[in-house]
Amino acid sequence: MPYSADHKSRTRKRIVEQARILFNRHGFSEVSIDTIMAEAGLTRGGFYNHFRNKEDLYAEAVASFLNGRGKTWRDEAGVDPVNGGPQSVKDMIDSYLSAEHLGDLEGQCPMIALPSDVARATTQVRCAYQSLLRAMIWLFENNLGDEEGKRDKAIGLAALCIGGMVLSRTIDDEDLADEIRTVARQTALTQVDETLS
Amino acid sequence: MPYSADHKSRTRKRIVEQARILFNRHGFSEVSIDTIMAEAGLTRGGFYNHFRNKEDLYAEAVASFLNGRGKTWRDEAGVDPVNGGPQSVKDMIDSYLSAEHLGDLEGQCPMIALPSDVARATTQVRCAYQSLLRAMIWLFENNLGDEEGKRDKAIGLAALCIGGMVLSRTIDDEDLADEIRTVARQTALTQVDETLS
DNA sequence: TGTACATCAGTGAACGCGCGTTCACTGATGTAC
DNA sequence: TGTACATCAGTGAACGCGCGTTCACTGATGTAC
Repeated sequence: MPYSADHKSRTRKRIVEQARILFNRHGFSEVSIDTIMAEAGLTRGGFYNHFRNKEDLYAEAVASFLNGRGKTWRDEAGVDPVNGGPQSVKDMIDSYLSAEHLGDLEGQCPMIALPSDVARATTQVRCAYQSLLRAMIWLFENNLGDEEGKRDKAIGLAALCIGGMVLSRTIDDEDLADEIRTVARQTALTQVDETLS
Repeated sequence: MPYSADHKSRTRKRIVEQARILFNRHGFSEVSIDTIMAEAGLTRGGFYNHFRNKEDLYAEAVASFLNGRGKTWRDEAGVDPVNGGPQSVKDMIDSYLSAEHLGDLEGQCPMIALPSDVARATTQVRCAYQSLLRAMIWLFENNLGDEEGKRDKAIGLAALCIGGMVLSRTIDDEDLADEIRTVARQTALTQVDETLS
């Protein structure tokens, strides 16, 4: 067996990571396999040793967010006696709707960076996107106490947070973008507070 | 002067209309000038008699929504003694978050169909998108009575409605998509009601 | 410990294709007489 | 009223380019002896 046991899987991870960054910034069509491989320190031909085609990599790249920054959010806000509860949801909302997150075009949540891109991609890619959304809803739902209607509240919060960020990311006027992001954040935080009372 | 006075402008409108439909369904990169011109009953060469380049047409196509279905919403919900007020906002939300609107891939609001596409386009295109958003916020804001905070409520409603639709449009699971759309609609309608009391 | 070998991750030239854009030309039509 | 003409919307071949994918080859490395 040439090369160490995990050599290939490490290379593969490097490709997925660079793909996630490039797709996030430029969108699916605007990024070439050449560029991704070059960023990963490889040449184009090797791509097909790792992936069946470009769409397969796209799906993996979207899904990989859950192992990066997404994992941090999930871990910090996990449903446990120490970290769980509405306060962790509020922290997460605060972070998700922050100026830093909006400006981090390479590292931000793909739900913000790629919605209409993904909507026209393969089932595989859309399922990857869906898993991110389910994770967010799950996180909200399981930290909003026991009252009825918490799932609806979780879904409403997700739509508000992602919608606010998508709009802020898309428009050109920075002041309006900031206003939308800030209002969405404040509205979401207030809604979580209402859950408590 | 060969051809009638409005011959060229009618041709141009036909191109913009077909472009709006095709971009909405397939996204910017996936639609070729050839296809658009063919759908308009023309050949590719004539394109540059009407537009400087593909991005210019994109901006016009996005903006043109305000003269089509968007205009209907604006007219119906205009701020006047007959049609205005919270009820017209509720009608509009009901329509915006309907299954029909979600399924109408060619005719739906470009804010839902094209967010991440537009986010990476030229300033011109982003401004066109922005004008749609401003129109929606304006419509909400001016129909929510006189109380303070109505602008924030309008922005929150816009983020919720567009966010809910973008997510429903993107994911693969139809049941979850329906749940998100329905919850977003109910949440938005309730928020308008709270404005009244 | 040292060497020959087999494996397979990685290389880079090549293929076919479609795209945005240009440009010399055509021909339908309104106008001048 | 009829005809010649000028205009310019529309045509379609051509250009240059970059892309996704394929494939015969290379060479670094773990293993067998």
